[in-house]
Amino acid sequence: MAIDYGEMEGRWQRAWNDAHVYESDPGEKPSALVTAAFPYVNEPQHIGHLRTYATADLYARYKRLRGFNVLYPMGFHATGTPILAIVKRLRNNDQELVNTLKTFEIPDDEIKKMEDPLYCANYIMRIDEEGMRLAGYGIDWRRKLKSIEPIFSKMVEWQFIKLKEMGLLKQGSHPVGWCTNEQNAVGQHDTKGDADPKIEELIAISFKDSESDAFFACATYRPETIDGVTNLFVGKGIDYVVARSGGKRYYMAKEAAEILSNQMEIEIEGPAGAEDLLKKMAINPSNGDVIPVLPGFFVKADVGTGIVMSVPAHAPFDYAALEALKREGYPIGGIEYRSVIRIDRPSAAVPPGELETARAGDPNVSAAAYLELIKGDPSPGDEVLERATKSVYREESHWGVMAVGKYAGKKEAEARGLISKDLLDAGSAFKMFELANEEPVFCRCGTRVVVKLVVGQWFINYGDEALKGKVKEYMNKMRFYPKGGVLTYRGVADWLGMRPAERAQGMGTRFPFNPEHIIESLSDSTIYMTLYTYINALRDADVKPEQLKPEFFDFVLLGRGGADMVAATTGIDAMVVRRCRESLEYWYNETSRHSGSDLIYNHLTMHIFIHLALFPETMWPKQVVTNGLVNYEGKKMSKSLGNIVPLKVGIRKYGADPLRFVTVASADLGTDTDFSVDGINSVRQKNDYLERLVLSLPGMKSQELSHGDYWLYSKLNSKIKAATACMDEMRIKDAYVEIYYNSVNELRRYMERGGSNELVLREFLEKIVIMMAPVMPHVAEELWHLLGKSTLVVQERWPEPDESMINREEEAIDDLIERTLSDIRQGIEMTSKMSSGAGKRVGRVEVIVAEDWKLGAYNALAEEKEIGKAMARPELKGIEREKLSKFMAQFAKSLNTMRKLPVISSESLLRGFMDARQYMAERAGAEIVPVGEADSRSARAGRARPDRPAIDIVRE
RNA sequence: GCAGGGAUAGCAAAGCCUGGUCAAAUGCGGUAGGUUCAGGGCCUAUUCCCGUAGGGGUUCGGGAGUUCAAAUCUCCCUCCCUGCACCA
Repeated sequence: MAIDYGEMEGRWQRAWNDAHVYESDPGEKPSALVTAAFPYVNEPQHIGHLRTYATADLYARYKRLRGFNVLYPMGFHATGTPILAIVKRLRNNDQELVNTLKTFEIPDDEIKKMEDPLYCANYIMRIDEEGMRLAGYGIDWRRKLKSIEPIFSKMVEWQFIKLKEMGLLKQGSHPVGWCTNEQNAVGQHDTKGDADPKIEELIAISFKDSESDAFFACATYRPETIDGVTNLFVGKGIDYVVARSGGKRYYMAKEAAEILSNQMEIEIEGPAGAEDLLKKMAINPSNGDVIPVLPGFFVKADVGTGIVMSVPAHAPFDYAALEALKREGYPIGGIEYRSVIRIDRPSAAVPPGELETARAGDPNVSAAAYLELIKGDPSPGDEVLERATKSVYREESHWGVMAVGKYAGKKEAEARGLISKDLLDAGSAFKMFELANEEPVFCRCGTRVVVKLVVGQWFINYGDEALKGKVKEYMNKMRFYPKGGVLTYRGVADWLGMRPAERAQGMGTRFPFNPEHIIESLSDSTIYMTLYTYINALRDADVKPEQLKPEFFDFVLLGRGGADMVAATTGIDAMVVRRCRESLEYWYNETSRHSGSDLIYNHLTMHIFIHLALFPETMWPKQVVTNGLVNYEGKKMSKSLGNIVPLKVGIRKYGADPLRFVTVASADLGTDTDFSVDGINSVRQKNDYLERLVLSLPGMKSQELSHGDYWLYSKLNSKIKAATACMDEMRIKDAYVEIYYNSVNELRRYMERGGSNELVLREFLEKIVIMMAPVMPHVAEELWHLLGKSTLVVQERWPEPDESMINREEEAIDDLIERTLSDIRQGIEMTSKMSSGAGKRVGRVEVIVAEDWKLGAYNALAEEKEIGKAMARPELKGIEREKLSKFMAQFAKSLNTMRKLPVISSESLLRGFMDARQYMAERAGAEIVPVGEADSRSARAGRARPDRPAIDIVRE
């Protein structure tokens, strides 16, 4: 017989609903508000999502069992661009996406309808909610909210008004990937092949035309090489222009000027042919050198400015181009390659002799070697030069020291910043941005992505010193699980700076200070947990969104003003206003925030910042719990592997409880868990075993307690103690190894030993069933009722350990039985190979328990670590000296590793062995005869030790 | 590049903070046996090497050190993974 999870789980879910178990309202008990980061609805949930929500659910259920009034609410996130992206792909009939949706069992006609963003969001929300209900989360669904509903928007608007008042909103400029066709910022989600546009800052250095007021603008990543510049390069077939910017006139490629116009004010004055430029001379702003302008084969119109400053000593491309010109006989004047950086590093890094055999791409080779390498190749291809350039760059950035100029002796990496600053300060350079991706990046619409400098953009300033300091200090007081997370959060807090607060596209709340834009969707979800506490009150009273004026939130969230005043300005009933405030105060006391660990780097840390900025200390986050991912049979779940298991499918196939157990309780919180069918089956088998055991209880009798019964009691109570400690620290795996795996093993062991005391078993089962409830609530409920209970287990009390029943002695006796058993087995095996034993059957095995004085002697030795001192101990006074010293002598070698043994009388040890006789006999395949040392006539009796009875294998 | 995490037996994975009870939990896989066992499952034993009785030897990425004692502490090295911003 096996449990039918679908039927059983549905039955208990209905029972909980009927009893309104999870609908929580303020009351007398202490509160606990458990929230998990609400799911984003651009794709239905899979079993990976289950981990976060089931972990939060486990915590909520645990707190409830511990006597708290628990609220676990849920919402859905739909603001921002991802839903629009989905819709756009659906409209383009993107087959890959359609297939993905089909694996989530979405029918064709629904997929068609999902081309409407709102429909799409709502539809996925519905699937998610169904899945979450089937998973059996104890959610108060009355409080469900969506980030795209008007009440939510009103709260977010208030939040931003407050942030602005506090000076935490700042306007500034910021470079973004940009599609000139769609006139929109593009992130990773918006590009072909999901390429992440990598934006890098570089500077363009101005070399004055020796004969006019115009400048050659040369973009470079390595301004520190300026003293090594020998010439400039332009591209032969490229259209150049004279562009005016900031009152200066620059030569640059026409295409480059157009791209740059996204970053700065640029006005194109007129064309300037490459041929004309080639006749000019330029002046190096650093050292006044007058240098020629030459044609460079590698110069591109759309990279940088389309003009390159040539540093042949340090740039393989420049070197190769000059060498090529030399070969062609192009007049290049008396150019000398000038090295301005020397490599300075421990000699160990490159063993001598390797330079000759070095190949491009080998990171252990100095920059010079690359130039040598290229010299040997009259016309190296772009790929070789590219690799050489990278290696030189890496090598010199790491080990390079300036050899000449103002900063001679400084590390190159440092000099780069200083020289850059000098040039900028002197007006000899300007900053620009460029995409640093290896391959060009294209928008999904097909347009090449460029960098745009967005100006007047609003940011949330997480870099605000006062706030940052406050956050970092407070983080020390917060509880982070897994433990030790504080350091990570503090690091993130340090690193957070300006964060965009608005976006041109997407669903969501209008940005109050620029209604053309919407509030960026990470920023709009930092305080919504507060809304759960009173949203049902607003709905019950049918409050209209437009009534939710700032005064309402000022009062409810901050306690400013009064209910009557709010009622007067908003028209909301004062009773309702008061109820909202009271509800918030009640629930927002003790909170726990849950999510996947990926959100540490944004949402979780941001929510701490915003809470501290806006709210009084009583409302600050108390606890944050993060969990790792879920793998599928050892591999990452991904679309490309096609191994994503949709939540609803997983529940149907495996049962919600086994799935919950495997994903949340089978690995530590911070590490990835592995979903495997084997794991599921193992849990199901154990559940079936427990069910069978519960059903077999009525046939048993209650009788006098044996060693085994005391042992099981002891295990139960030490288990409760250990598991409670684990749960309090969110060591979920450790807790359930105790509560579940170990219990099943202990029960099996108890039964194998012939344990049959119904009272003892019943108590054991009742208590572990309660403790199982947080992770497998349905199974726990089922077993609870099979145990004859009529209450709901999810509303029971977590068991308290009965310390008096924890009996180290009984547990130690049991360990000794197991150890002795394995010794006996080994002994039988070994003796059967001995000539004296070969061929003869084992008749019986005498287990000889050491006399009591030996234990005293052993423990004395363990404490003193010295035979002489131990012998002198007063408690060993009455023992015959010779016997004592002989006994102690055998431990001479291992004195340091001896540890005190629990005090067990030889009498109770013997009783333990007597109780286990039959069990041991079955396992050993021989009769077991326990006997006291004094009563044994065996020659081996003297070998009996307190930590190890003597064994005599008697053959016949 | 910067920051963080990691390397444990055939594989996966605990232990490391708080050194000794660690030849090292647990699961998978392997091997042997059992179960009136179709298959699968389940149960038992075993799974670093040696060993004619509970013993010994060598192990926890590599190297050095601290200590009576190191998988666990310190230093160095090698290799691997994750994140790096306007994106939820």
